[in-house]
Amino acid sequence: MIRSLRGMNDILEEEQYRRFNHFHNVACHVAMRYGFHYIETPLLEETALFKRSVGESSDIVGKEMYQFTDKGGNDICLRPEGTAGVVRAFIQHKYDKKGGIHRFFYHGPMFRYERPQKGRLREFHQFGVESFGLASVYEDASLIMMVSDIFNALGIGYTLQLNSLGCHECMPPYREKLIAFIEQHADTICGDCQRRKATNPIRVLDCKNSACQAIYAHAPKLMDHLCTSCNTDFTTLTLLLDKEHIAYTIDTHLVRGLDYYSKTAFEFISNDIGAQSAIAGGGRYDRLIEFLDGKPTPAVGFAIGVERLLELIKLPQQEREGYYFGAMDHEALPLLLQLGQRKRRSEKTIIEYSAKSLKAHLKNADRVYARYCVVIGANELKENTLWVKDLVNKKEQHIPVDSF
RNA sequence: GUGAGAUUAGCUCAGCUGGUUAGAGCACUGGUUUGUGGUGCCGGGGGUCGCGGGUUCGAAUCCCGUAUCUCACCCCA
Repeated sequence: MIRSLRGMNDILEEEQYRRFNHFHNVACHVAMRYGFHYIETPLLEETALFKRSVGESSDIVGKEMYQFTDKGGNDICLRPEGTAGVVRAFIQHKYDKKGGIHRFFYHGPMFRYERPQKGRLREFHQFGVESFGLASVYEDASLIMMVSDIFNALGIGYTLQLNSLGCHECMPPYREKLIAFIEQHADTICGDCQRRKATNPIRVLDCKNSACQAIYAHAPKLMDHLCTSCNTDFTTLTLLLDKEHIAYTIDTHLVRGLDYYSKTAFEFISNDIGAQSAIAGGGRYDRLIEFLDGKPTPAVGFAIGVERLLELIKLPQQEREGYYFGAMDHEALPLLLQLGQRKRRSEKTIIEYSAKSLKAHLKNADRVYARYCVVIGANELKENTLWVKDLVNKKEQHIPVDSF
């Protein structure tokens, strides 16, 4: 038997589809209310795009991309995240030169060659937004409110963590200080952290090793080294969220895994879905557009991990819906299909194509969770009526075929 | 890439220290004497026990390998 690839799932159960659909409806709706437009970019892009945006030091680019050479000899890969493609499209279509504000949202599959576990698949879905042209921290705040709106509408609980990663003014000096600190403790930190020191020193702060955490509690904090502009923005952000009564905790150890983030970084966490607890993450990336040869443009965005969210969504209870049509005599079948077909134009209708007993039809109607069971038997055929039973209030009646 | 646990009917699982026709519940399907479901009764179909080797007179059961799933690390949404 041929199976789907590891970490790649089919969506075929009604329940799963309803969750997916419900999430998309809510998320797209909220995004449009915030003035965002839908954008769709290809699943395949040049590998260089991700190397330059996500960053070669990241695990995503380093070891998780589905990368291959196509028949034309091009080095391409399946997108591991959504931002790079949107930024590429933004620049390619010269929106950077047009100036002004441009806001986009997208959703679709992403691909990362990882070991699957709860809330982590090789083909997974993200919903994300990207906002270009606004340097104001008000936009950062708006995006956080937007995520909050989406989660509230879905009935999902979360905690919000905030941090500032600084900008190209204040980050580099801080990084030097941190490296110096790490070197002082080089003999006591874990092997992973030894490695991180060289590749991405900020990441050590995120280490889950408790011995390391005890050491990093005394590490220099970026929050204390922010430049005036970053500091003011971060304070403003917290005030704006306070006014909206959005609770947050400041986590000075929160870092983003992708190289392009600066200043505001945030992560929405759920405690109910296992170790992969980040259900949304985002932040500002003011320098990315110029890294990809665009005209310097401030930008901020976020992405939501759809699969991680789906099991948290509380769906409204499903109610009986539509019609079930059945006949008790073979001769009634053509009429049955004709009437059922007419009903299909306005209602969900299931038609049984073989004659069965009334009991069997009621059983079928119940199984397909229909609201009404319509049956044509010998009596109905003679009187030119339909027997209709409401499966909820159990009332039944005969309706003339002409007025049905 | 690392570690742990799992894999027996469509689903959830049982199967004792290897022993002969591999079970249950649910689901499916048929019937239930004259036309009433979700909640009665009786019957039926369905499994090369993940796959490949090995040990043995004999393997679902023991050993090795491999694939997949689950959870965790790593990483990230």
